[in-house]
Amino acid sequence: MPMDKTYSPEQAEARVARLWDAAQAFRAGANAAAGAPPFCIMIPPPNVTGSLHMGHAFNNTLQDILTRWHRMQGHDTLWQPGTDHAGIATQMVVERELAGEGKRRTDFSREEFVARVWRQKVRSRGNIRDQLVRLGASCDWSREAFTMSGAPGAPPGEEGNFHDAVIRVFVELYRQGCIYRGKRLVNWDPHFETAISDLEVEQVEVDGHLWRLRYPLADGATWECPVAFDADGRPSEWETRDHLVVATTRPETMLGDTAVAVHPDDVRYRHLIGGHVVLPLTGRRVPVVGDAYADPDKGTGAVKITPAHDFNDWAVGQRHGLRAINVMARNAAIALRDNAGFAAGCPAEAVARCVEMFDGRDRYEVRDALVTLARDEGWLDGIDADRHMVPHGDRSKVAIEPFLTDQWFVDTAKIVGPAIAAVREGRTRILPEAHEKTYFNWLENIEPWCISRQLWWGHRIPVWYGPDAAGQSLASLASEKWTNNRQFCAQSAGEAVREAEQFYRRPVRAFASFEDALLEQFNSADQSYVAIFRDEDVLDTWFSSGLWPIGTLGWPEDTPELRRYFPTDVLVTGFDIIFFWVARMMMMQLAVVGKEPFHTVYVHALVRDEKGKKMSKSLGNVLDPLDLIDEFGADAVRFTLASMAAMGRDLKLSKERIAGYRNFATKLWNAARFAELNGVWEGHATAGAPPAATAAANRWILGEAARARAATDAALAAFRFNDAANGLYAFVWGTVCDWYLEFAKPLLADPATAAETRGVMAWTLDRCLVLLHPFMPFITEEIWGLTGRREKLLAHAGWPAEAPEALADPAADREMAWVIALIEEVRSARAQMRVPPGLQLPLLRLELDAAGQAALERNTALVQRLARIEAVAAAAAAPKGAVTVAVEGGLFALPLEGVVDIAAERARLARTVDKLGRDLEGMRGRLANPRFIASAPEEVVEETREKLAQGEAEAARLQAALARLASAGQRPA
RNA sequence: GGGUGAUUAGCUCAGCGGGUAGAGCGCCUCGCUUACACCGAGGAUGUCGGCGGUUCGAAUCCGUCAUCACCCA
Repeated sequence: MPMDKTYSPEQAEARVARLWDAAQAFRAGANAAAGAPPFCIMIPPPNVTGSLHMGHAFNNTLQDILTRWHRMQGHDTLWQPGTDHAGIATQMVVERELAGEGKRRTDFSREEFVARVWRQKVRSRGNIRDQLVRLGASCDWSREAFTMSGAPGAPPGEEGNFHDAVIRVFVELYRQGCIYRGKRLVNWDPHFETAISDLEVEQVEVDGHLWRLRYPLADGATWECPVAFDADGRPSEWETRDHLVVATTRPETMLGDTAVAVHPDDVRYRHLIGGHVVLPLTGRRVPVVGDAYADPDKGTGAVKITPAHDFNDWAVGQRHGLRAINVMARNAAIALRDNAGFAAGCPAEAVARCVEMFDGRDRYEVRDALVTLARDEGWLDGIDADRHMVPHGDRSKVAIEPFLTDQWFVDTAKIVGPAIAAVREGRTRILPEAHEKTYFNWLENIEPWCISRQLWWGHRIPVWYGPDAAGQSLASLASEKWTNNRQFCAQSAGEAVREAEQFYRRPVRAFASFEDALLEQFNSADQSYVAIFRDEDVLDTWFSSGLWPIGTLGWPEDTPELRRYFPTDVLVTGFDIIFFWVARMMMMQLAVVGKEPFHTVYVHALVRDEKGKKMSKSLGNVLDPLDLIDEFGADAVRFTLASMAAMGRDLKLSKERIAGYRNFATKLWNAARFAELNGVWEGHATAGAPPAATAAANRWILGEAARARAATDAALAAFRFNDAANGLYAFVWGTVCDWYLEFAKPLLADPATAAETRGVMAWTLDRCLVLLHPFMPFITEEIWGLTGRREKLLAHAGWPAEAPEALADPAADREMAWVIALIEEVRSARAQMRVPPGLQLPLLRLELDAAGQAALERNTALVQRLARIEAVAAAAAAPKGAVTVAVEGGLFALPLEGVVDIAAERARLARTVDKLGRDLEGMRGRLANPRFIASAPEEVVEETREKLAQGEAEAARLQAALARLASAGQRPA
């Protein structure tokens, strides 16, 4: 089938994708040679409901390049794809959809809601996958994994055992004492009404206020407050006060205050430590404590302490044995009614008044109401504007609340050691190296990881609770249903029951929830069993994606894939999830199977817009990779990303750049077409070794191709994708198309060299296709299929490995370098002298050494064609009005009487001589310096000498030409 | 406040196991030479952020300052 005049990506890409699919070209182990080493990459699983953005396109392009490169080398390759169930994000999608129908999650049972999320999951599954297919990602789609596969309620088609793996790891870590449940402050998202980990919190700077509140001293005490100071900073004037002024950004939390803190060294306040204040409104009597957390320079230097609603205050509370009073509900409304903790220690009428005014109202409403009240009652000291950081949920975008609840934690300190050691000792390396510091810094200061989430969508925590003793009634546990109970952690309800029966020595029944258990006890006469009920929380999504490497390979089953591909090789990921994911995978894999999950982590940078701004929906500067693929073709998008992937540097993406690489694809297409038009592909079959060649140009290009392969391999081995891409661009366009194909034109016209040139050209273009394939898989596969006889897909074609020296011919290299230089000199002279492009000129050889003679003789046809020379002739001297052309070892002239402007030629020569002169000056200076000769390496000195000699010879020839020109006198142009 | 990285041609960036600068785009001139105008040929453009230091020699190594990013408080 002849090649079309133009390449159309949309048709070719679809055709090629079908070809790969039909051949199952990307199955694990496809194209593996016998005994080949394995190569495995785990895709960073995108959110199942998400869609492909530029970051994904970049990330997956790099993974695909590595994967295809290894697969072509015959390695046993697996690129494992899949998606993540993304707890909060996915639940949010479904809740939003429900809201559209005027419904809420709580209108459904948990099972109904989860079933609905599964339907959503099944609907969106193909989305990301199709997009990755469009990008050309050569994942083994038959192995597509999901972090919730096999979970209870999973519909047909969602089988798998990822759920088993997650539960099993929880149980094991629980038994090892690495997972515990505890009441402590967590970051609480009042929108989703769930705890989130500190990594899911974003600090946002907001304009707020610092409210100053007056807290009266207890027992009618007064103190002398300094109000003026002398030059030495000593107080000079005092004022008698009966209160302390505290400054706060969140006045509503005063309902839960249990102390006021001042700095122990603060002269203004330190004598008050040990005293008490009586809180306005609640009437609670709380101590004044001395704690270095109080910053004398911030606010008034006295700070209210609310241990249940602030992380720093919690720490102060721990140090001073303060109570923590929770005054909020899960939705961040103030909750005072029936709040025993709140009521304790407050006069009954104050409690009643607070309940009346604030209970059930939103935190911000209460803040306003409270400030108004403080003003009216005279205990508002003042208001200052204050810009400060407020934590926000990264999904909900609402201000998070530190909130006192029972949550599950991984005691990360217990499992972090091996993860640090693995990188420290080089078993896993992180590229670029700078990120190792980030990794260490985080792991060495690691905090417990809160892994429970109050969501419905996710892996439910495999813990059942029961009474402390068999006789205890369920109802008596009601208020404490989540705490202080006996825990049974097991792989399944059945196992939990067996464990519980051993403990209670009575029959046990397991229930899905406390309410279910209670209901059953009310409704049934049978009271002979002990009821246990399951924890209702689910696990943080990252807990399950932390098991991605082993989970996708079938663990805990001992599968052949697990044995073959684990530990995996490379992880390619963005720097933004080093903590979220990379560090946790390291910790978890090491804790569970005792091995590092990968030996290399390649961390890539961010794709930004052309002005360097982060792409974001709100800024409207998002480039959709699918749009770009539609416009320029997947190959152009991929090549652009690869060529810009310099390590550790963000890339600014612009359409012009992509268009440039689209042009590159077109160039490749046209080169193949040129070959076709010249019969190059007739009878061609894929060959490993190049055909024998005699012509210097043919011998030269074989060496160039071998060097290009070596350079590509070296760059990819070092993860220098940009070097690999740019090197291939230069080779294919700059060397093959610009020079070799042009040289080939006269060679093809000569019966003596036509046949070998066809062979060499076919081999060379094959080589281009092979080397470019990991970067531009579609167009290369398409051309491959249209040319020659192919036994294998290009995706499975052998990746060459010969040493460049095996194919390179140094003599041919020197000869062609000389020929190219001559052609460039002639072209430059012609263009600068404004010789009409179509005009054929004779080239006069004035002087030429033996090497030059030989080179010229063998390549006359090439020089003639490319430099537009009608004939080469020897001449003793340049005729009048000739332009001089100097090359290594020789001097030529272009007779241009009547065409050339002598003054212009003199100026041109003078410019050249000038520039050369400056270079020579530098070299002479260095060689004249005895310390240079003494200290510099010998090769450098020798090289400088050679360059100087060569340059001086050329300068001399040019000087002579210049002199001749001067003596020739002025001739009108 | 702590940390990390950046500052090279008009723009975007390579080059950083030291030997006096490169690419792409853009710009200027010319050209429909039978692969390609998504092209070809030629050309212009840089005290490599400032100041010190090490060295025979620094864009490259070490200080320091400035500006800009990002991360963690």
